[in-house]
Parts: sequence; C-alpha cells; structure tokens
Amino acid sequence: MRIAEFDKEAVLRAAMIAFMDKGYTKTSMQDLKVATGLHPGSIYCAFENKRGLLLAALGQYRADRAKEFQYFFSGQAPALKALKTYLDHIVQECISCEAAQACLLTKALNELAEQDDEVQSILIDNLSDWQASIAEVLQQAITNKELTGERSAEQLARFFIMGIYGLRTYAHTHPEADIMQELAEQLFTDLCR
Amino acid sequence: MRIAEFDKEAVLRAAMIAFMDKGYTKTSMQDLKVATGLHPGSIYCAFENKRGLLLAALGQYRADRAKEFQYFFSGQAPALKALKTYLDHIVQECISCEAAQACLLTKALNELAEQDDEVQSILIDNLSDWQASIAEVLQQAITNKELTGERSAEQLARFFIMGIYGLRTYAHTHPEADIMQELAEQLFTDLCR
DNA sequence: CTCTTTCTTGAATATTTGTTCAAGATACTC
DNA sequence: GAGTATCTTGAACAAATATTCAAGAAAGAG
Repeated sequence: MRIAEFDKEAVLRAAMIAFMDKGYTKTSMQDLKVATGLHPGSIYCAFENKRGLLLAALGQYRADRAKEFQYFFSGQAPALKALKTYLDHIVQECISCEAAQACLLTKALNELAEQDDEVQSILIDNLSDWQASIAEVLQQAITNKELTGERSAEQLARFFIMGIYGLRTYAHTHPEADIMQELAEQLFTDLCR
Repeated sequence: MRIAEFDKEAVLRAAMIAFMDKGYTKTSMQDLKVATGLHPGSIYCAFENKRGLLLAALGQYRADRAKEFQYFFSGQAPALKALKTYLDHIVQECISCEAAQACLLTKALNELAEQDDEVQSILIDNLSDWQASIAEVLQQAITNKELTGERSAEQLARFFIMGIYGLRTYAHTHPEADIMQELAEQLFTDLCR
C-alpha cells in the first residue's frame, strides 16, 4: 500500500486558478503541472484527463462557493443588508484582479458553452442553484417587508445575477473601484425600488 | 499583374463568425480555411498570421456595428424610443442563437483580456466608443426631457452596457425569449426611473 | 504571343499539445 | 525485513497545430 501524497483540494484550487487565468483551452498540461505541482502521470491517474480535472475543479468550486454563500447569509443581518454586503464582496473581487478574478463558472460558460454539452449542463446547474439561493434571500426580504413584492423574488434574482454577469465582464475593461462601485450601487438601488 | 480574387469583407465576416463560434484559440487554421474558403498561404499573405486575421476581423466588426448603430439612431424617433428598439434588437440576437449569437468584442474580451495587451486595448477602445455613442443618445434624451437627468448620461450608459454584457452571458444559460425580454424590460425601466 | 508580376495552391515543416507507460520510489502488511 | 500494492516520475508518443515555401495559375504590359 501507499497513500497519495498530494492534497486534492489544494490541487483543485490550483487548477481552478490556472483555468480562470488562461481559460480552459489555453491552459496546457505544462501549465497545470507547474500550477498543481503534479506530474502529468499523476493528473491522468487521479482525474482521467485534462477535461476530468476541469470537472473536478468545477465541483470544488461549487463547494467553495456554497460555503462562502452560507457565510454571508447565515448571520442575523436582515436579508437585504446581507445581500448588499455580498454584492460588495463580489465587486471587491472584480476590482482586485489578482491572477484570476473571474468566476470560474462564468469564465467557463463564455468559453465552452455550445462546445461541450456535459460541461455546459453542469455550469447551468450550478448557476441555477446559485440563482435559487439568491431568490430565497430575496423572498425572505419580501416576507420581511424589506421589499414591496411588486416584482417576484425569482424575477429579481434573475436581474441581480444578470447584473453580476455584467459587472464581471465590465471589470475587464474598467476595473476601477469607483466605477464598479457606482454600477453595483445602481444595480442594488434598482432592485429595491 | 494579377488582382486578388477574394472579397476581403466577406472573408472577414466569415472569420468573425468562426471566431465567435469557437473562440479564438479553438478556431484552427483548418476551420478558418473552411469558413473563409482561403488556403493557409493566402491567409498568411493577406493577414500575416492568425492573430492578424483576428485584428482585421475586429476592424470589420467595428465598422459593421457602427453602421448598424447609425441605422437605429438616425431616424426621427425620440432618443429613448430608439434606444428601446435597439435593445430589443440585441435581445433578439441573443435569443436566435444561430451559429454565433455573441458579440465578437465581448467574446474576445472574455477570452483574451489579460492575455494579449494589444488586442485588449483594441477591444477596450471599441467598447469605449460604443459606450460614448450610447451616452450621446442618452444625453439627447435628457435634453429632450425624456429623462430626468437625475443620473448623468455617462452613468446611465455604463449601466446600460453592463446590462447588455449581462444579458449576453445570461443567454448562454437561458436563451428563452420570455426571460430575456423580461430582463431587458426591467433594465430599460430602471434606466428610465 | 511572351514576359513578368502577383496571387493561389497544398504539401511539408517545426512546434506544441494531450496522453501513455514502464521504471523507480514509498509506505503499509504480514 | 521481505513482499506487495500503489503512487510518482519524466521521458516517449501520437495527434493536432500554426506556419512556410516552392511550384503552378492567372492577368495585365509590351
């Protein structure tokens, strides 16, 4: 017997960053070797192939994001306030574009949608989950009368997520803090009207 | 003497579509040969290399979009009404995802930003131009009292463009007509508030 | 018609890519 | 401590890729 040496989560996070940095196609096995510290053989043994590594990384990403989400919304703060804090966090992520600021889901979606059906459906699943979580928060806000309920929680969630997609893309051209914050402010205000 | 046989604009449009379809990296010379009908030698003779073809295609794209923009905003319709028509047109583009629905600029931005500085700055230039054009339209709407002017034209233009970025990405997951139209409606309403 | 210039062709090239595999290393079991 | 199962290593492989180039084709000039 012999036990695997590497830390799977660490490897997957390293792969995530590499994929976000250069995109799936442009990230070579050489890049992945450097990023993860794993030799090709080990990668193929553990994840089947490059695509398998992407799938595993997507799984890890989903888990990480779910934990993050819980952190932001498990507190005592009113739903809408928590949502604002969450949005600010995302904006901060966009601004401080260290290495790979982008969301792996969005990045992969833009690159691989309509190319790889399985990946696409995984991405859509993940994003739908996320949207549902946001909708729950918004429903809570409506129930608490923080929002009028004029627009449904689902409707608002879709709009909110569209906004974040937009923010992320916008950050590629103008990652300046003041502009990004203004856009987020505007998005949030329109949500509350 | 001998004159070139191929139609440059047609070739560039074909290349545009190919690039939008698979992304720059994944579009092989073989793909480009099929798409454009040009043999590798001719492509290299006319555009230096694959990257040169992308740059040329981006130029053509800009010209085409500028003409399209003029078409939508040269009429007699009030500025805000024209903007709504323009937005509807973009939504329609997103829904009917024939081959490559995406905007070449957005697509390339998501793929190549932070990879190729020259391409990135060209993209930012183009998108800034576009934003400025939208801002002009909005300024006209403010002058005509179609809008309150509570928010500046530039501010609104940024928000509008962020919204379109978001719409385009959202279409990858849910290209259903009703959802897209609802999102666009919501975006436009919030612009007018 | 011939010459010359320029464009076109597509096979050849060099590079990069994802992937495999056999030899070596390691740690657990008995 | 020997045996063995499993992991690690990195060189080797095959496929795909961007690019080049020399030969062939076409069109205008003289």
